[in-house]
Amino acid sequence: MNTTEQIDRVRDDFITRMGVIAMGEGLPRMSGQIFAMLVFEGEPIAFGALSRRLSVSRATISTSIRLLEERGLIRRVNKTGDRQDYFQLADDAYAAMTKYALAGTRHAKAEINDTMSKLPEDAEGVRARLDSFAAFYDTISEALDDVATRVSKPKI
Amino acid sequence: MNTTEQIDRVRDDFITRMGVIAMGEGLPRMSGQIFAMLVFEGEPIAFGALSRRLSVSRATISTSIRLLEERGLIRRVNKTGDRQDYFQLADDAYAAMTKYALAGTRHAKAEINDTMSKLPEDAEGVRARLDSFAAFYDTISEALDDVATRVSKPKI
DNA sequence: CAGACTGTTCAGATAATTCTGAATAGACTT
DNA sequence: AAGTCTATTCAGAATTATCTGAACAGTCTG
Repeated sequence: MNTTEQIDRVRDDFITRMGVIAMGEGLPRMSGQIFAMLVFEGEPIAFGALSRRLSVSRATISTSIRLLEERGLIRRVNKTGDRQDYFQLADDAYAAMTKYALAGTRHAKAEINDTMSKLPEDAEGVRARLDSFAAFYDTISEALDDVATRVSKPKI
Repeated sequence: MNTTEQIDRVRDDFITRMGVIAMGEGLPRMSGQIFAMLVFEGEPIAFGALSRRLSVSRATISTSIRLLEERGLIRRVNKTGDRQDYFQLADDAYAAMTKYALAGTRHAKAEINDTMSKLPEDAEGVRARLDSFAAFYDTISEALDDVATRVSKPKI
């Protein structure tokens, strides 16, 4: 077995695993696999190549790509002399990932706060419990915010 | 409108919202709603009451409960003189929640490391990229670990 | 301009998850 | 022991998410 074959095997395995992990994080499998492919390859990959190498229709690639773009995880680039779109990881993909999670926890906290604001004055017990719950999301949010800055590439 | 009615309304709204948030976090809606109910009420709630107030079959309660128990988010308690099982939030529910997320990020990191270990020596570019990816999960894991300890109730 | 190629959209197919009702087993009461 | 109440399990139903193929619109080439 030569080195290229070995790498191919490892890559396919990696893609499979990342698809599963993506599912665990509430992302569709295919988006996770595309992301994995881009991490692995490093250089821009063509739309058609994604469809071919992940054995999935162009329609699926299109919608999966859109999700990843919306979350700021990947970037669409052009190659002169080629009509196809190419994709690569966004520069700050990991920061974007973190920020998305952060948005989620902040939203949760906001929902809890909103609920609290609707409580009558005398519902002290409930208020205290919701407050603890909100504080939890706040702690998580703080931590994620910290991660986001640590992970961000310093702007030149 | 009296206070009790108002609280009922707020509670139902809270439960609905938390169901949606739970879904966003990869938890089934019903588990999120049960969790929300327990947060809101504070005191132990009976199995039958959950089924009734969430308008869902006992079978669904049973399986949702199991998931929440497995994750250490809730606790089953007995009330003398009542055959039903009662449920309340686990003492360290939020810490358990965090630890579950932590297990996920550590698992992801382990998968990446495992992939790296299979790479041939000369695949330097890939290795470097996977290393960054792993480092990201490591940063998140650290942050979650920190949150877990901060959120844990100090043992007496 | 005609033909080839590209990415997007969307209705419908497929697959996966979630919920239910019925069957079961255990525990308590009388 | 018979009857009641309980929670669990599981096959199938219902719902939801995901994927596909076809139709489309845009862009380039000859």
